[in-house]
Amino acid sequence: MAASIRDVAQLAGVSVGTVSNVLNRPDEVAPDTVTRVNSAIEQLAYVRNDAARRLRAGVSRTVGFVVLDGQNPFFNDVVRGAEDEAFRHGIALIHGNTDEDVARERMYLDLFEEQQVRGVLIAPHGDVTSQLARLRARGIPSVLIDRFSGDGRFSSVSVDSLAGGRMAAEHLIGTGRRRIAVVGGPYDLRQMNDRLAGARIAVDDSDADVELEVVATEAMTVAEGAAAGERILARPRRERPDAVFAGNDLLALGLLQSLVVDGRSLVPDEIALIGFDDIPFAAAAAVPLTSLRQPSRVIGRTALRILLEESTDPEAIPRQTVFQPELIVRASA
Amino acid sequence: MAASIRDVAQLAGVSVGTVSNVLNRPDEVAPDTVTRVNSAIEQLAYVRNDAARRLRAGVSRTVGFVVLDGQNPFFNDVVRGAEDEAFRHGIALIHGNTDEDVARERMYLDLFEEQQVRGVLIAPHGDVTSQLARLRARGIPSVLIDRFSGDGRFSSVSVDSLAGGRMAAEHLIGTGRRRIAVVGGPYDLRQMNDRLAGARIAVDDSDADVELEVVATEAMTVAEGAAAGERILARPRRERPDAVFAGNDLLALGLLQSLVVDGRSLVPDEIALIGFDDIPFAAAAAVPLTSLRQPSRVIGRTALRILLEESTDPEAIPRQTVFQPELIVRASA
DNA sequence: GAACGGGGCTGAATCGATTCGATCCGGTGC
DNA sequence: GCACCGGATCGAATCGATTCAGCCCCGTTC
Repeated sequence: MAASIRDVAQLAGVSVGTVSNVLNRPDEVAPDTVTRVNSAIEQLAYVRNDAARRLRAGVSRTVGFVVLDGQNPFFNDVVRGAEDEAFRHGIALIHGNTDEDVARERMYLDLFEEQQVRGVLIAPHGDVTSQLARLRARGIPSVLIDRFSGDGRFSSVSVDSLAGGRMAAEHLIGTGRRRIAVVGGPYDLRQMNDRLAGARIAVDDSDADVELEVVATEAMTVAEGAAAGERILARPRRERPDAVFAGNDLLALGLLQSLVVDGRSLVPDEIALIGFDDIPFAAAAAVPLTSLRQPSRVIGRTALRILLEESTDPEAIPRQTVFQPELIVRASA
Repeated sequence: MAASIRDVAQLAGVSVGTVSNVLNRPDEVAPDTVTRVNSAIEQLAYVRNDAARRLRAGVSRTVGFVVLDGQNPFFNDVVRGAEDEAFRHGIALIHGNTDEDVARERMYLDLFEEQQVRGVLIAPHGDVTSQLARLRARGIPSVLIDRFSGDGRFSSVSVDSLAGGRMAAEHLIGTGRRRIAVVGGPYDLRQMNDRLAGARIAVDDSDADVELEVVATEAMTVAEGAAAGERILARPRRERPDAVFAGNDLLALGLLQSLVVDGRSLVPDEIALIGFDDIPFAAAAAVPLTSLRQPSRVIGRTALRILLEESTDPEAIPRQTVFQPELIVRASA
């Protein structure tokens, strides 16, 4: 059986309370006692039992992170950012993919509640405010990622999608494009909706005579992007847009893949293409992709920091943090 | 404060022992008592305290997963497979990225030990056998992913890289290629070494007169792949290989991106290109990538299953599970 | 009707770390 | 010489769930 704090105390010839103090407040213990205890710890290969610690002290060293789309490299990067920051605080991430499944999302939140995680980061799909409120009542704060809470009851970290949509469209218009297609969907995804709205604003604000059309997809995946590309390609040439704003880079990569005629890509000459997220593969695409970069790691890191603050200070006032996307111009537009 | 089992017992008019029985062995409790207790649980919104449970019963509901390269979609898929399986057992994954940093790897293992995870899945970088042995001494089993333990002391799940390397080279030779470059590295990565060795075997076994050269990279990334491509392109045309076997798909995507002259891809006509892993982006590349598919989700799922078995039966004999890769032929070779 | 069996339930002991009031002790001040 | 102080240490109480020996009660058996 593994050594417990009692064994350490016995070997070091002190009380368990003192061992605990060495572990948690070494500066309140006489230096040579510290040394003695530490060498006992070493000898016995003692490792703190986190369950007991948590039971008594109520502090947890895990944070839960629920992500809805594990396939998207963007979320991956957000997770990485959060994980790096967590690691610096000696905290581990419990990681849950929901695959956009609301039931699964709920089950993960239940699991986190049992585990008494320190807090929850969540990119929610369904409406989870009631569950989050319940967690908060138990002292478990949460931070929304890439989403707002309707009523501002929870902190959030996200990127200004409206601005991003506008920047994308402005760039396309500024480089002479006049028939813009926005590809994405479903539009009950808030982010997508905002990106479209932003593009609309840019078009409306422009002096030029710009048309904007919407090509709806059922999901934000490479396959859906390719399918949308096929549909565009099927049109007579003059009816095709001269620019496409894809709702995210996965869509854009799919589009890029399909917008090829006789082995030649239509991008960027006949059709400019711009994506969103700037995932690592965007730069590595056949035609390097112009995209709106989200500071994904920073988002994750920031969310985790806010979460830790709130878990320390339960009175903290929820705040909405919004980052600006950055236009990364490459070959595709 | 959140309700405890004592509160539930009081409200239901039974003892705490009975509540615990309802929770853990409902069939040993009279049906109407079960109902009464359950409604008390409902009323109080009682949630089990996992820390207390674990302290007393010693059972854990988390599994640790240490991955060395979170950027590679392949590992992502492995994680997903493991996570799906874990979820079915009501277990959550604690997820640690080491970024090929040995110190970080060690720290995660320490953290897992404190948390008394049920077991550890690990795609190790450094030599961790001593730490894993120590965990095992504490009753925490581990399963290696994509690696063997030198002495067969731990179970492992991996793909036959040697066979994969051979299949890749055989395919290239079979389609008439005679000057094959293997791109990858560093070669102290066991997997990469095996893939190269497999390719060598295929070349040696071939009746045709085939040359094989090694183009070394410092890492298995898109950027390194692109750099290797530049180097190949810099050669006079007749000295270029007519086929490239990339150590993984990230390298292959980088190569694909750089092997372009005058806006025309050399792939597949002048240079056939084959990758390894068959990540989701492989099919979506400019020239859809021929690759050796690893059953990544199955790997993750299998590893988790073995881990759970071993955590249940400490006497279980370690076993090495090896999957065969599958050649997926697309346009690039 | 006494002995027996067993289902259903009780409640105290337990897991291991933390916490905090109590205790000890050497030094200081008067 | 005595009271007092404060740093260092002690050790009992505690967190909440699980476990198990033991009790109660009712039906069965002979």
